[in-house]
Amino acid sequence: MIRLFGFLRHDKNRITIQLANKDKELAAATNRDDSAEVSMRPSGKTPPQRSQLKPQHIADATQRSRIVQAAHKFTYMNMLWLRDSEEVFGLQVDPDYIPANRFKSMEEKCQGILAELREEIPAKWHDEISNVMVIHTFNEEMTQMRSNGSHRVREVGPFIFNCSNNLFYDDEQRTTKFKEDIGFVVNEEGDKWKMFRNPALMKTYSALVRGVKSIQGLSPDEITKPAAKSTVETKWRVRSITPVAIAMAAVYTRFAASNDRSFQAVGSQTGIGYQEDYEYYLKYLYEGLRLEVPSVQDIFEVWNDIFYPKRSEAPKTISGSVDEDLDGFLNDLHAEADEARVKQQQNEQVSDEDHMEHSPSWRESRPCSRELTEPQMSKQNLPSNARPHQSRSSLRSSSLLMDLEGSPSSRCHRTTRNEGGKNSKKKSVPKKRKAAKIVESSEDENIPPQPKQR
DNA sequence: TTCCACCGAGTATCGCGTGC
DNA sequence: GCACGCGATACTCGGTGGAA
Repeated sequence: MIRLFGFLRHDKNRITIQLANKDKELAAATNRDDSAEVSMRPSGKTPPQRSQLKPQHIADATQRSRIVQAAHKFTYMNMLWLRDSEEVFGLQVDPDYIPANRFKSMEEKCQGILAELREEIPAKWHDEISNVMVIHTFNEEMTQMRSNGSHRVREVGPFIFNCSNNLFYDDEQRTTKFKEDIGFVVNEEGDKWKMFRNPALMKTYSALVRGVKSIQGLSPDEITKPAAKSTVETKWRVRSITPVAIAMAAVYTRFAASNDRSFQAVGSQTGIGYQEDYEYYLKYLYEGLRLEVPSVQDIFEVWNDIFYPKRSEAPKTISGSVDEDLDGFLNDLHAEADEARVKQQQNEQVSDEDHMEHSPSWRESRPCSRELTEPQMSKQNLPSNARPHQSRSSLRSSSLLMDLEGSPSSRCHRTTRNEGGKNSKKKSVPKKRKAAKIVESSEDENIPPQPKQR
C-alpha cells in the first residue's frame, strides 16, 4: 500500500513536471517564429531545426571543424573524460615535462593531457587553446562522442556479449547475468595474462571504431571483421592499438553490461566509477609499456594481431627518466619487469634464439605514446594499496570482463595457470600465448552471434 | 523549503558522405 | 541506387545551485 502511494505520488509529480514542460514548450514555440517551418512528425515531435539552437562557439568554420574533429578523436584515442578542462587548456606548457612521470602527480597528468591536446589541435591555433569558446566546443564534442559511443555499444550489446536480445535488453536479466563481470563479485586472484584479452572488449572496440556491422554476423571464433567502409578507424588512420583504446573499450563494455542508464563518470545505478577505472587502466597500461612488462606487452600484441596484424608498429613505450616508486602503485608491474629482465639475461647466456625472435618492436623505446590505444586491466591484480579509492561499497572496478572468479574467462585463466604453474613459463615466453588465449576465451565465452531481433 | 534556471547526458532521428 | 557509418540536431530527463 505504501508502495502504491509512493508510486502514485511519484506519478503525480511526473505528470506535474510533464505539464510544466509542455507549458515551457508551448512558450518556447510561441517565442519562436517557426510557423512555416515546423511540421510535426508522426510521433508528434518536431523535426530537428538544424540551423537554430546550439550556438556556434567558434566563428571560423574551418577552425571549428578542426577542433570538433580533434575532440572526437581525442575522446576515443586520448582521454575519454577530461578532468578540469579549463585548467588543462589554460596551462602553460612545461618544457621540463617528462612523459614517464605522467601519472606521478596531478600537475604531470595535466601536462600530459595538454601535450596530447596540442598534438591534436593544429599548431596555428595553439595560441587560442585557452580560448573559452575552444574549450567549450571541445568539451561539448567530447560529450557528444561519449554519448554516441554509449548508445552504440548498448545497441550491439547482444553481439558483444553473445547473448540473446531478450536477455540483454532486459535490465534485470542483464544485470543478474553480468553482475560478476561488472565488478560486484571480486576475485582477488586475477591473472594478468588474461586481462584485457576478453573478446567482449575487443568487440566493443571494434563496434566503436569500425562500426557496429564489424561485429555482426561473426562466426564463433571471429572477433571482428575488417571495416568495409570508411569508419573512424580509417579516418583517423589508426594502425595500432593504444592504451587509451583498450581502456576505453573496457569501461564501455562494463557500462554496456551494467544497468546504468547513462554513461556518466560514476554510474548512477551501479555506482561504478567509470572515469576512475578508466584512468586506472590507463595508468596500468602506460606503466606496463614503459617498464616493458611482458604481460602488458603481450596485451598489445594480442590486440594488434587481431586488429592490425600486419600494419601494426611496435607499441610505443614511454621513454624518459624513470621516477621510482610511482606511489607504490604498480608494484606488480615493477616486479614483473625485474623478473623478466633477469630471465632475459639468463636466456641470453644460453643464447636462446627463440627469445630473441620474440623481442621485437615492443621493446623499442619511443617517446610518449599518444597513438597507443588503451588496454583494459583488472585492478584486482594489483596490490590493494595500489587500487584507486573505492568509494562504492562492494563495487570494484574490476573489469571483469576479463578475469573474474566464476566467469568463463576466469575459469580458463585459472586452468591455464594451474597447468603451467603460477607465473611460470608464460611470463618468459609470451610468444605462443596469444593465439591460444583468444581461442580459449572465445570457446568459453562466445556464444554464436544472435541475429538482432529488435 | 520550494521554485526556477542552467547544465550535462542520453536518445531518437535525420541528412550527408562514402563505397559497393 | 542502396546500405552503412558518422555527425548533427532537438528533445527529455535528472542533478545542482541560487534566489525567494
